[in-house]
Amino acid sequence: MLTIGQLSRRTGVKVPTIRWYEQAGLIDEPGRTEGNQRRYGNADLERLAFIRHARDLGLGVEAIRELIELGAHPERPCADADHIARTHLKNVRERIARLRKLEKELARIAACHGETIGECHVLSALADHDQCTSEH
Amino acid sequence: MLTIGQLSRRTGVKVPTIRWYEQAGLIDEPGRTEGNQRRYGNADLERLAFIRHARDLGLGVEAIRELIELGAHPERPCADADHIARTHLKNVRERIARLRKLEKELARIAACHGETIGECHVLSALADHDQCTSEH
DNA sequence: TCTTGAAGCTCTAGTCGCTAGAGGAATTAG
DNA sequence: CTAATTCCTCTAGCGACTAGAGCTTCAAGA
Repeated sequence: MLTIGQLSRRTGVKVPTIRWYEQAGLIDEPGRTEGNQRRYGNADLERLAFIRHARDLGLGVEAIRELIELGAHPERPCADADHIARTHLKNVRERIARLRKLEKELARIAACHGETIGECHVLSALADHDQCTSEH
Repeated sequence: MLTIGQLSRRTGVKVPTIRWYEQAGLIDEPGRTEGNQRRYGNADLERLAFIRHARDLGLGVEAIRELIELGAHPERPCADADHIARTHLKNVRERIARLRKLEKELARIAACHGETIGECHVLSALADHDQCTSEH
């Protein structure tokens, strides 16, 4: 049996975050001691490691909730879980594409040759979208 | 003189967001009609366009506040504004690097060949960090 | 001049995924 | 038995808006 602090250390999820996951319904309410403290078992450890990993991969809480729900029904088609992962992959790729454009624009902007703000290229570039080389 | 709705249409910033910017101190409190409605001038239009553009480029409100503050003091060294832009560029590059790793990992995970959840690769990959090919 | 409907106003609360702090109770090592 | 540490609940805050309730003002047409 693990205390919440031990669970925290083993999974790398902070204590208040574990309690937050509980109240968000991502992990089951654990048993308690006589003194009302939470005690966790191995199933909780695994569940939390799963959540942690999925969060690290950038999945939202809602997506994780669905995956947990799916995991509880092994007879459902695999395509459902696959779909969630793929949707997320698509999101990530879109975010990368957007950030690449920003990177270009910023790299162009962040190279001022003036001396004082009055002649600063950065501010005028930010003021005037027309100076941009692509849409964003 | 523009109403808040006209200003919104011209800049692409939603009406409640304009009001929020005002209360966050990013734009000055505009004049009002007798009936207490906001009326904006060209300076407001330009300021808002500046904010919109900087937000589109992903700059945070705090950074924008600093840039506005800088813009009000044309004698200050240009390096200050340049620094803000460069710092942000660094952030963007780090985010891109992180997302690239996620993309790889997700692409590997999101390719299940099972039929039902029971044999689904996606869920087990998410449960087990050791299956990952790199840190994240 | 009157009416109508769009657009304006303020205020509060909600979003997401936590994080921080207050104030107190339980546990554990020495 | 004491002292240090960990635990408990509860509330509030972050960033950058967004949504809604309930009301007032404005502008155009009849």
